[in-house]
Amino acid sequence: MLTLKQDHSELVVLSVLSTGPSYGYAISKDIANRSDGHFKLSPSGMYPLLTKLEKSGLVTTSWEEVKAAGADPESTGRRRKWYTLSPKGHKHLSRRIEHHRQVQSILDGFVPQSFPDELANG
Amino acid sequence: MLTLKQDHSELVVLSVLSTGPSYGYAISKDIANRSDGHFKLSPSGMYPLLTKLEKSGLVTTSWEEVKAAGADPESTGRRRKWYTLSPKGHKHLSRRIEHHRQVQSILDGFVPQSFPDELANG
DNA sequence: TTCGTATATATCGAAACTAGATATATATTT
DNA sequence: AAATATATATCTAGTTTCGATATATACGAA
Repeated sequence: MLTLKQDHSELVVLSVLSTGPSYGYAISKDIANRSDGHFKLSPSGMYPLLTKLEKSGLVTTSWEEVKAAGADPESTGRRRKWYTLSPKGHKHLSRRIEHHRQVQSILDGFVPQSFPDELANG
Repeated sequence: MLTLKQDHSELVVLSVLSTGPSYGYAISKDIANRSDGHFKLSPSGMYPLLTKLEKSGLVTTSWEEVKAAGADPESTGRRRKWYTLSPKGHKHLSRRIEHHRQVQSILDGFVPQSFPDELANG
């Protein structure tokens, strides 16, 4: 299991939202599924991040009442908070991707391409 | 200027040390130069990191007294602390590179390859 | 000879981040 | 009826971050 740092979490969440609106639980499942279980974003990582994105205007939100088919009409039902990437968020993601690629590229200049571990044994 | 996160700092510092022993100041200059000034690792990032690497046995250290040519023989001279990648550090770096590549690869599955910012304008 | 810059290592502290645990509540499946 | 899945959210202790600060020597230029 590869735990995501916040920087990467934000990049991944924004990327997921760039394909369409979603909500916390679905995003976390999406991340787990699309990474074959390698990436995980727990509730304590997800919700503060989504709140931060909302506060900074990168996403807009709306509540959906998810009522079961045979549910008591008086019941509150389950609430689902949808997150939609705003135009500002779109631009932000664009810059973030560019930044990400640049870091990657420079990093590749330092990390040895081939690194024989065998040298260390003996 | 792209500030390095600790995770990346460690990867870069270990990578630099994999080409031969060095010391704090030289490593920080190396990082700045080899990244065309894009990466920077400040003293407050560098020394705690090096101390951590030393404590965990990934590097070994030795002090060098750098005395000036015409310096007072009684003077302490400038001290330089050399860091050498240990066999354990070599193995650690090897695993870290592998991990880095894996994260990169999974991340690429989320981040849109092409992301036209123009869509956001209008 | 003195002044500014470069070399060199190191800590401090406030703020931000991390991650497991916990809390709450509804829906579905067995 | 119980277990599991869906769904959002906070708490808290520990860790990380990063600019600012501290200390001292060496070198080059004026």
